[in-house]
Amino acid sequence: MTYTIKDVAQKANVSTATVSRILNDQGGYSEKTKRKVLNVIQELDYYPSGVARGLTNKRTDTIGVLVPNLTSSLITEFLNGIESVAHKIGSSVIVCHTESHGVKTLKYLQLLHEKRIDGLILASTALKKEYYDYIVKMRVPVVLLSAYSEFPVPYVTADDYEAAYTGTKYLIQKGHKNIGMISGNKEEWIAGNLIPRVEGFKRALSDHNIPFNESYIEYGKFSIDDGVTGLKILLNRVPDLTAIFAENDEIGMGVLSAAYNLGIKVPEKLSVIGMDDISLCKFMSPPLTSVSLSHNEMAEKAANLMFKMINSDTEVNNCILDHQIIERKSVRSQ
Amino acid sequence: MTYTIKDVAQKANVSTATVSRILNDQGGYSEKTKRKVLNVIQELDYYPSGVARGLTNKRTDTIGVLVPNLTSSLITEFLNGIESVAHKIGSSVIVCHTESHGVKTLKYLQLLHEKRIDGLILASTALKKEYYDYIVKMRVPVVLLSAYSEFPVPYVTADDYEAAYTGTKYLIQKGHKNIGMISGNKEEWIAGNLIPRVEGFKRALSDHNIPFNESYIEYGKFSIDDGVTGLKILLNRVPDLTAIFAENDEIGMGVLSAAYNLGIKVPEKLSVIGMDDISLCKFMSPPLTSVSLSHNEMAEKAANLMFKMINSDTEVNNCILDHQIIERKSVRSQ
DNA sequence: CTGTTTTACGTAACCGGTTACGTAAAATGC
DNA sequence: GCATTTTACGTAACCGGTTACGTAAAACAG
Repeated sequence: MTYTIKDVAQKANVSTATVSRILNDQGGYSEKTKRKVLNVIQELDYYPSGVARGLTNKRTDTIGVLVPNLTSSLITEFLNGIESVAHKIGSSVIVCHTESHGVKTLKYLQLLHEKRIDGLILASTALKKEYYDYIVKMRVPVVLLSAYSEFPVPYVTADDYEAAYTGTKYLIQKGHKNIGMISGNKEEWIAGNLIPRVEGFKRALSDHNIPFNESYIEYGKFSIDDGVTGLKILLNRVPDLTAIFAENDEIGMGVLSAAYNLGIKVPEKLSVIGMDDISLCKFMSPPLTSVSLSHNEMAEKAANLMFKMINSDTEVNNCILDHQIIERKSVRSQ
Repeated sequence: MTYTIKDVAQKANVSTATVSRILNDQGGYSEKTKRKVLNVIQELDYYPSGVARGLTNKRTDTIGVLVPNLTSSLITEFLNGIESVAHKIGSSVIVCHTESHGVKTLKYLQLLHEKRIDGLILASTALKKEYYDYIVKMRVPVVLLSAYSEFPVPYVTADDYEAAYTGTKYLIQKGHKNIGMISGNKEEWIAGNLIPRVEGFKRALSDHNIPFNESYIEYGKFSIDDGVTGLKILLNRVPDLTAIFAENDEIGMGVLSAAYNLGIKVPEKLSVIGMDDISLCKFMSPPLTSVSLSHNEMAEKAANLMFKMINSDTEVNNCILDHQIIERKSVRSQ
């Protein structure tokens, strides 16, 4: 039995309305009663129930974050950024680990709907139609983080196409001609079935007159493991590769790892570049060169956008952030 | 305006009580009305409010998880495990990033209290008295994950002392005599001011008649960065070290990274062993040998324990899990 | 065909807050 | 001094569910 506002009111000889007003700094009470009530609150060690408050206020000060993966550093760095701004604003965040699984995702959306969250962030998640349909039913501000969509949902992301183009071009300018790519899951990108990072890669090659062949790309998922198996398969298929463009840093880390175990020196024998520039990159051996997509900024921006929508109910602009090569030690000139 | 149970009741020509009974499978209604109500529910696309439900049921199906750090892989693996069992049970998890910060932690506890969470897990957090005091006020099941306490709070953890002993002994048996240790934050372990992992390290040395000197230990925090600065400082102080015992894998990764950049070959010139066996270890160059503390099991066990307490209100036993050396490539025989 | 038990509901109070509205007392104007 | 405005509250309805209790109808027993 914790105390309720009634207990406080009774003990202070006032009405619950007055207590409520004092709790919310709404004025309409004298200094004297305020002190009296505050004393009782302290004495009873009373804390108002957020649940009850949520019922009337229609605001739970809670947001949901859908992530495809909790073991990816990129994602947890996103989570970190989101949590940080949420906390500043006084909101809590519920993490939902969807594993990129459709049914699980929908179940989570339903759960969050029932919990009456104030807003929702989808991190690195392709917005399928069924998700979108559900979300409009929820009538809750949503923003996509590191994803974009043709549905009218605001997103903050990098220009994956451009960033991949830049990364590939960097490799080319270093003199590489035989460049393989290890990409994430094909099926993840239903929309338009063009994978931006893959397209950027291809375009950079063709713009520099480097012949391209589908066998230069290996598709896996997004994890480190996919980097290691990816490298093995790729090298098997086309042995004279001098550089690998990894679709993200986790894959890049996997490539580094596989290369080490295969006795292939990086960057002497093989150059590798990743994308995202997660914080682990600089601690790799060798430190992994990467295309930074300013994802720290991204997460905070997405969160701020969402809270802006929650608080003002205004439409909001999409946001595309810059990218930039962070040179470290995993690429050398050919 | 989303629909409420009243809308459903009205449209189906029954009372809200009946709808509620049907929603909760409580019996006391005919098949016919059940179908009728279910139809209306589907038609209106009604979802009951978890907030309202929480108010009467005094159960929010939400738990809180306090983590000191969201960028540590160990912690996110914990989070992963907890989220997984919570989801199975139908609970949501609110992440609270305390940054090991006392005031922030208390603020979070208060927030979780107001949110009326059903249970709480403190991951890798030393249970200070002030936290404990607050927690007893909350009257909510709590379990410590990868931490222990003298206060009567159930914990699930490894035996850090023993594990460190085992890890150090392993190094000794490989012929190392000049072993340095890089440890986490001294101040984190207020309780008894003995750091279990440090004590285990010292004890292993003395049991094997290896002279010990405080200068062999460097204290930092728990991050990769502390591993890199730690190694530099340590090597400066005592240059003839042949092995490093890292208090956790992140520090171990930092050591690997620093060694690489310093041109010190691991394991040829320097052996390093970490602790926790996070999933990144095996992808390092070289793959990092580590003392596994079965932390996957740990997280799930902690979560299960907490839910058991929530559901049955019974006392519950502490749990100390095994450890085991996972040999990889970062240690060689001297 | 009664009398009793069971079934299938409805009514209304309750969970713990917020708030629109009403009013007595205090403050202000003249 | 009285009329008017302002202040400081209290009352009660409401948010959206759950549930104890009551009861008419149905099922069953004999």
